[in-house]
Amino acid sequence: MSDNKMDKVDIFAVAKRANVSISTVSRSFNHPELVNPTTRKKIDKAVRKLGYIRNRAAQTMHGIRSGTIGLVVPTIDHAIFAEVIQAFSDSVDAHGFTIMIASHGYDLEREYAALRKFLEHRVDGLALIGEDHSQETYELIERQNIPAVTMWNYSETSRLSCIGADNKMAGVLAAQHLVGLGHRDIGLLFPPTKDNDRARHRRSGVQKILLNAGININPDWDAESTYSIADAKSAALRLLRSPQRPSGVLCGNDVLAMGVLYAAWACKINIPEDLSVVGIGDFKGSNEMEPALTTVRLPAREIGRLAGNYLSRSITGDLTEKQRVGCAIALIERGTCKPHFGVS
Amino acid sequence: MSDNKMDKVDIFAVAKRANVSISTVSRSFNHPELVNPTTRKKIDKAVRKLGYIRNRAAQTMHGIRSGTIGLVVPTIDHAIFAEVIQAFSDSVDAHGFTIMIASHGYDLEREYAALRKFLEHRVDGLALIGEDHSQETYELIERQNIPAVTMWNYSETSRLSCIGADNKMAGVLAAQHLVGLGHRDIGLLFPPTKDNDRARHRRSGVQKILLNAGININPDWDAESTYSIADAKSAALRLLRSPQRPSGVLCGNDVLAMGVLYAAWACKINIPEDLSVVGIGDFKGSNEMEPALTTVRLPAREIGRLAGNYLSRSITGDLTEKQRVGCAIALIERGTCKPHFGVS
DNA sequence: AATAGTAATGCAAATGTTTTCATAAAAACT
DNA sequence: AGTTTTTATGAAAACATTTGCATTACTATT
Repeated sequence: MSDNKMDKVDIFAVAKRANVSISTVSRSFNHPELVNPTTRKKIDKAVRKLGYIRNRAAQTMHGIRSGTIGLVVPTIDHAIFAEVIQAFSDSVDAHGFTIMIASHGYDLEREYAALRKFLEHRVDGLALIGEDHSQETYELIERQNIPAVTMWNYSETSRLSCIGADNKMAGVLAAQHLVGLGHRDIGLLFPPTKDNDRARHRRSGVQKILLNAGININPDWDAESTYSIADAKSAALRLLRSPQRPSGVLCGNDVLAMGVLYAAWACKINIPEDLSVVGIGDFKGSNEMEPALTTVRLPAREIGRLAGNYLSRSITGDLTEKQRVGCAIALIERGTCKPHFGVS
Repeated sequence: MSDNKMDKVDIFAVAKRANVSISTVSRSFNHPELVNPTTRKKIDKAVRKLGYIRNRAAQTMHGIRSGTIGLVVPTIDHAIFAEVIQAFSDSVDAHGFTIMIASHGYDLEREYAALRKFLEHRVDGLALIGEDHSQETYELIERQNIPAVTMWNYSETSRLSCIGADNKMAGVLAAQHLVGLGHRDIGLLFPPTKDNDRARHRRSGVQKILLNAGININPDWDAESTYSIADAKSAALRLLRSPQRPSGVLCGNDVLAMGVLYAAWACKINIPEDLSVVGIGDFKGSNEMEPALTTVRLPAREIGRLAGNYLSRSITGDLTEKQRVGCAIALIERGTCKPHFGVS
C-alpha cells in the first residue's frame, strides 16, 4: 500500500517523506516564499501522497486565530433567520472563516451555554440576534477580547456593536399606513414579546401610533402567535371569527401575515376588499403572494452581509471601533391594503 | 482590580490563584471525584473570579475529541434544509456537540473545500446532503477515520451511511396520484437536476409512471425553476399561459408547488377545479395553504433527528456499523387535486 | 581570494491542556 | 505502634504545530 492510512499522518510524517525538517514543512505552508521551490514541490507531493490535513487545533494553541466565528440564533428554522444566516455565512466564508452555529429556542440560558461552548473552542468572533440577552451573557462577551455583533436590532446606545434596523420605526410605518388609509378597527397579531426585543419594539411602535390616533385595541383583536404558519392561521381564524371583526390587521412579521391571509381565504373574506393586512419583514415570497403582501421591508440579506463583513474585518484588525448600523427600512405598498371609509 | 483581564487566564493562572498544581485543576474538571471537595471549591472560586474558560484546542491536541460536527448543505436559506438543520442541530446538541456549518450553493468544488476546512478543525463527524458528491469528496471522507452520514437520500447501495427517503418513490407516488385521478395532460415543474440526486430521482420516478401510462410530456409543459418562489411563480406563469395548458402539474417540491398556486391565482385559474397540483416534501405551511397542498410527505425533522443521533452515537462509540435508513413516505391528499374527465 | 550578504534549512522552545507515574499524607487495619 | 491501604496532589511527558535563532551553503562584491 502506498498510503498507509493506519499510521497517523502529522507534520513529521510529511517531513520524513519529503526528507526535510518539520520546520520546513510548516514554513512551506505559512511562508512559502521562504522555501526553495524544489523543496516545496517535494513537500506538496508528500502531502498529497499521505493525505495530510493540517491540524488547526495545534495552530490555535499557538495563539494563531482559530478561524471560526460563533453564531447563535433563536432558531434556524425560520424564513427570516435562515436568510440572515445564509448571508452572514457567505460573507464570513469569503473571508475564510468557518461558522459554528447554535440555536437556543428563545431560551436565554441556552444562549449563554452556547456562547460558553463557542468560547471554549476559541472562536475569533461572536454574532447574536437582537439585544435581549442575560446580564451574564453580556458580561461574558465583554470579558473576552474578541469582537461581537448583534443583528436585527439597532439603537444608538446598544451595549454591543449592532447591525440591524429600527424595529420600533417598522411598527410605526406599518401602523401609520393602516391608520392613514382610514382604518380604525385594527387587529394585532404579534409573537410573544418576552426576550424578543424585535417584536417588542415593533409592537411599541404600533401602539404609539394607535394611541396618537386615539385608537385603542379591542382585546378580542389583540392576538398572539408563535412564529409558525399553522399557529398564525389558527390565531387569525379566532380573530376573524370574533363577533365584529377588524377592518385591518397589523402583523409582527410576514409569516404571521401569511397566516392571516390563509385564514381570510378560509373564511371567504376577500383581501384587500374586506380586510387589509400589513406585515413586517418582506420575506422571500411575500412579493409573490396573491395579492402580494403590503409590508415593511427589513433588509435581511444586507444585515447578514454587513454583519459578516464587520466581524471578519474586526477580527483581522482592519476595523477596531464599535459600530452601530441602522439599515434603511421602508413600507412597501402592495396588494393587501385598501382605504377604509366605514363607520368608525 | 480583582479580575485582571489583561493577563491571559489559562490553567496556570487558575492553579496559582487556587494554590494548587495545574494537574489538580485539570483533574477537578475531568475527574472531580478524584479531588478533595475543599480543593475543588477553591478551584471553582478561582475559575469564576478569573473568568477562566477551558481551551478546547489544547484538549483536542491531546487526542480528545473536538466535540464538533461538520455539516455541509447546498443552502441554508431553504425551508426544507432549514428544517433538517434545525432538527439535526437539536439532536447533536443534546449529545453535547457543536456544529460547524457551511453551504456550497450546489457547487461540489465548494463542498469539497468546506469539508477540508472542517477536517482541519478535526471535526468528530461529517454530515452531508444527498449522494451527489465529487469523487474527491468521497475519497477524502473515506480516508478519514470519522463517521459520516448523508441526509435526504436513501439507497441500499449508498457509499456512505444515509438517512433519508426514497426520492424516486416520492416521484412515483405523486405521479400515480395525478394519473390515477384521470389526468393525462400533465405539466412538470422541477429544479435543475445536475448534482442534485434528490430532484433527479424524483423526476425519474415521475417519468417512469408517465411512461407506463403512455403519457408523454409536452415540452412546453416541462418547466424548470430554481428553488425560489419568485422563480417558480414566473416559470409556472409561462407554463399556464402556454397555448393549451395541462390539467395537472407535478412539482419537484412544495415551494415550486406554491409558485404554481400563486401563478394560478394570478391567472384566475381555480384550484383544484381548473388545475390540479401535487408537491413533494410537505413543508411547514403546506397544510395551511388554501386550498391545502396535496403532496408527498418526506419527514424532514425525523431525518435530521435520526442523522444527528446516528452520528453522535457513532462518534461516542455506541454505534459502529454503517447504517442505511429509509424513512416512510406517503402521499397526503389535501385540497389541490381533483379527478379529471376531460378529453385527452 | 577574502569578505559580506543572502537564501535555505534545522534545532529547540513555546503553546494549554491531559494523563501516567510517583510521592506524600491520612486513614484503616493488625 | 507498625504496616498496609486509600486519598490527594504534583512533576513531567505528550499532543501537533509555529517561530526565533543559529547554522550552513551559496552568490555577489571588493
